[in-house]
Amino acid sequence: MTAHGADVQDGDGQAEADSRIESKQSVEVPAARERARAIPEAAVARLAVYLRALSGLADQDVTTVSSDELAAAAGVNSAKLRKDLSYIGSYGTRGVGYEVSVLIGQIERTLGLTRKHSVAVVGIGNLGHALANYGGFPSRGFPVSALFDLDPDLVGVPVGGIPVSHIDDIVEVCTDREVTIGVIATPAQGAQEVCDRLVAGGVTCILNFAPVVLQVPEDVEVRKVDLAVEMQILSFHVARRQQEAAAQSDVDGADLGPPGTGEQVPGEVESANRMVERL
Amino acid sequence: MTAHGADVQDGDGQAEADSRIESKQSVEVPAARERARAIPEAAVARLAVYLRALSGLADQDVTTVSSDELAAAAGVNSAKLRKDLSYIGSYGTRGVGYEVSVLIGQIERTLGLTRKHSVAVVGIGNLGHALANYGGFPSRGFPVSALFDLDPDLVGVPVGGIPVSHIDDIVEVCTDREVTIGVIATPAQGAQEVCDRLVAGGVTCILNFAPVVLQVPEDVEVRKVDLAVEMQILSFHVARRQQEAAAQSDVDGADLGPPGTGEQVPGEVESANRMVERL
DNA sequence: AAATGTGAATGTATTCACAGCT
DNA sequence: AGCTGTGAATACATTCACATTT
Repeated sequence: MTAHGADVQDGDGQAEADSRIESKQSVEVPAARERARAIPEAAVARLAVYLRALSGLADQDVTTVSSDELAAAAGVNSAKLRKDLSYIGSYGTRGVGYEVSVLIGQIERTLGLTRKHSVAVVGIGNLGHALANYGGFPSRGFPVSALFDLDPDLVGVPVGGIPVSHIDDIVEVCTDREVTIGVIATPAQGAQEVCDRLVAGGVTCILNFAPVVLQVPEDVEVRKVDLAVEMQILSFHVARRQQEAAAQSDVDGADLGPPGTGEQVPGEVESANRMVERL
Repeated sequence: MTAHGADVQDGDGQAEADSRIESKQSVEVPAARERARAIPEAAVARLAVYLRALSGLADQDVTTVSSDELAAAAGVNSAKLRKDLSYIGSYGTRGVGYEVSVLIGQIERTLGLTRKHSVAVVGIGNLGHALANYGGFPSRGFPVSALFDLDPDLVGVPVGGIPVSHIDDIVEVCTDREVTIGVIATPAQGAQEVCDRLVAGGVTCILNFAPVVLQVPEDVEVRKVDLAVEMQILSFHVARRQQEAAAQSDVDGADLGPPGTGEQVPGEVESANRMVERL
């Protein structure tokens, strides 16, 4: 990630909790429609990006697209794009390209977007509000169906149309509303406890904004978005660039003013870094 | 990715915009203190995670830690941790472990956290508010020194102590306040324009929450955090798990009720997915 | 005895480059 | 002629396993 990734993550990227799946041991399964496992994690992340690019094209009534065009729109190179698409099947036409609508359908199928995934957001602070009001969630496929906080003043208050429940009711409410994805937007302290309750409530996928490493059973998928980490990665790149610039001016001319780019005043030094606050 | 990346970005992860750095061509540089380049992107992301774990230990007045302990706290295995740390130097003591304060100092140095990085947030919607109020930013090293929006009703209003400026003034204000990191929290449409202005204002690192692939000069580092992508990756894992469960129950007994875990009501199908709204 | 630091081995991801289809 | 789909080649990342140091 870079991109990470910031992912985020993780990406590097972002996805740290790399749940290595056991199974596969005995029966060597009939492999009926068993291609899902074959898709590399990194490719899955990009499929989502391609999907967005394709939706944009569909909106402009583009019906056909080549790997070069789509790759440009998604910000990757075309070989990678073609390989990624090859993991989900062969839906292109040689000499022509891909039909936009077909590709959209196939990626949606692969990503499991042909069913709804109820989302619960825990921690209705600044970020929780932002998430609860996020138009992109419910617009297609990810209806926010529960909100939780521990503040009694918040409980019962509707945010983005959904009344906030108390975190003591996580298990019950999540089971009830068949929540599959939990979003943790609490401060660090509460996060593990919240996570445990979500899992107890049947949630198998968690998006974690809290700056903690969550402990979960191996059948639960966690993705982490960590602002502090993202900022620090960027900081590293600033520092690297400065070193480069310095090294470079060492090499050529040692004394002459530096040419245009890269100038940066050092600024005062300060130690210790703890970005463990709440969002 | 988680990270992530990534991944983050990519993230995995998060880190998509993987700017491959040229240079290295001619002089075979004296390599004075040129170890910065050697650190793999994935390791950089984890250093930030170790740093947080170490800060936690320091708060508990732990002075020494072994790779096993620190690895557990950071959620990675100890071999990986040791290799990551080896990229920044040898600061451990065989038979003993690492001194917490030394490691914190060295990681901070490596990540460039010994100087301040002024941050500008563009787009003061729900997310922008959350970011502007984020205690973790200014607490150490990342002072938010500028906010921007295009809404005239917002301009001049202080958010988290900083008055909002108009996006027309990005170049001027960023140059003036020596902003090094720009955070884009605008809707998709405005993002590229905003990005261009940030770059013109001397910003070399960008954290992008808008669902677009930004075009930037190669000396600008972009990390992307994409909610929609994260959700869709989780959706993929839900789908995969279901397939697994289905395949598994095919294998053993075909007709018997499934054992405890993994039950999930299919829910109705719906097509098309476009999560391009604003946060 | 305990734990680091690191070459070598393995595993994963990206890129190349071209055969094969339309 | 153009563009996909994919093996083979390369690059990158993780893990192993052990010599080395305290």
